[in-house]
Amino acid sequence: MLCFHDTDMAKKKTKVPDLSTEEKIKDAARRVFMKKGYAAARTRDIAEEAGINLALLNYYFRSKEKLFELVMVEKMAAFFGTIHPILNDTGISLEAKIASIAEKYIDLLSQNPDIPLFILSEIRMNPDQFINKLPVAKVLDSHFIKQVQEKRPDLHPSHFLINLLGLTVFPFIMKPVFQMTGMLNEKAFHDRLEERKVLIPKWLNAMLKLKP
Amino acid sequence: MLCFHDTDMAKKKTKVPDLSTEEKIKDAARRVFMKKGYAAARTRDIAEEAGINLALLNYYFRSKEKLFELVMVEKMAAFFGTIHPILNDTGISLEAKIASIAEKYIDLLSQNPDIPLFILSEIRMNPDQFINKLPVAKVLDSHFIKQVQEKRPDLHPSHFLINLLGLTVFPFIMKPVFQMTGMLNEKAFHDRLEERKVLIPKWLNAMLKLKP
DNA sequence: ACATATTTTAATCAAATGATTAAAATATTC
DNA sequence: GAATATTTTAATCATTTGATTAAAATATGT
Repeated sequence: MLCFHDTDMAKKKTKVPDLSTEEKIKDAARRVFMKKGYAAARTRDIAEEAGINLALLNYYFRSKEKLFELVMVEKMAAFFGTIHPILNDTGISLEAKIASIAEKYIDLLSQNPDIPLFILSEIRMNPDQFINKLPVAKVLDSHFIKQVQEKRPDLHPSHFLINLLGLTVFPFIMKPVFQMTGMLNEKAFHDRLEERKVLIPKWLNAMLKLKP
Repeated sequence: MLCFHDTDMAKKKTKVPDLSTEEKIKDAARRVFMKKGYAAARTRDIAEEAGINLALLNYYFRSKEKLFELVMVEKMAAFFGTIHPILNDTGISLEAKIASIAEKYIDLLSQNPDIPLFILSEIRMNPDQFINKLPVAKVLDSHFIKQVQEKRPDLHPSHFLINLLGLTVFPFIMKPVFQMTGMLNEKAFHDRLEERKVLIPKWLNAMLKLKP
């Protein structure tokens, strides 16, 4: 008889689930969903990529949507989770926050360059699914915002948040264009990114100083 | 007997094609494709949105893919066509180019806020389809790049192109997040955009001056 | 080794979806 | 107004696709 196992009752018995089927499917799902997006990804693609039968996918994860949510939650945690604690760290200066975000974010996205386009375009195409799932409330009144307001009360603080994220994330948004046109090859791209870890903090601080 | 009309042999006879069926379908296709992306858009959605029969869509445009290409070419022309002539205008200063792009691009994208995410995520999900269709070759050795190189030979000129586009386009990339979280409502968003038309040129020039 | 639980498979279903066909409706020309 | 061309429709196909079922294979506990 069929029996769907819960993630709750995990790993009883002596058997080690040795990066087994469940994780193989999740891995495959990560790759296929990230490459094609939810709509274009077929469960058969994922099954084949994982080297397993199609029924197994539904046995372990009930549905395409459930499996997708797992991947999406993971990616969103990486995307938003990286900046959140830094923005709210009351122990460091504004300059330190900026430098830290630029460096951490570039490192994270270098490993997973299409996280931003993946998340943002899924949100755009299906906004309803993400209501109450975006942890951006804490960003509005973050310590970062307070520090910016103190330094530049004449401008809306969101400008500087957008600028910091834009300068950091936008290269990855444009990466497909760079790659396809040969405008920047892989090595050149990463060289620019390393340069930007140092440059972005300088640029941001210059913007913060620049009085009207 | 069926007879597919070519766009070539357009408008013979006295009949004015008065924004008729063909354009109604194209309009609907623009809306549906832009909202859902290629994979999630169903031809039935488009037909319904256009208020016509499904068969009519295939009668006029042969296939979903052909219809999509039409829309995509249009959007890409808007997205890339706006910057291209400005970047290559040998008659104006670097500062003027920057100001012009910031203003024109913000105006264009204000009208069509999800062009960037639409185009860039379709490219990412299906790069093959866009090979040789990205007119970015002319950007590499544009007049803009030459002007930047002259002013800042110490840094790779692509940095400043990315910065200009990033500061301008990134707010639109993040718009779905802003809207859903109430971080910036529609009015606040547009207020910030108007401010950025003035601010971005100042910021860019500050970056160009900032020596290491 | 036996009984039981878990994992995997092959076969199949039902719905969705892109596309086609043949005929009806409408316009255009002479 | 008949003849011809164009536009539109309803019905239907063939494939794709997410999901299920029942049975086989494998592991696990005693």
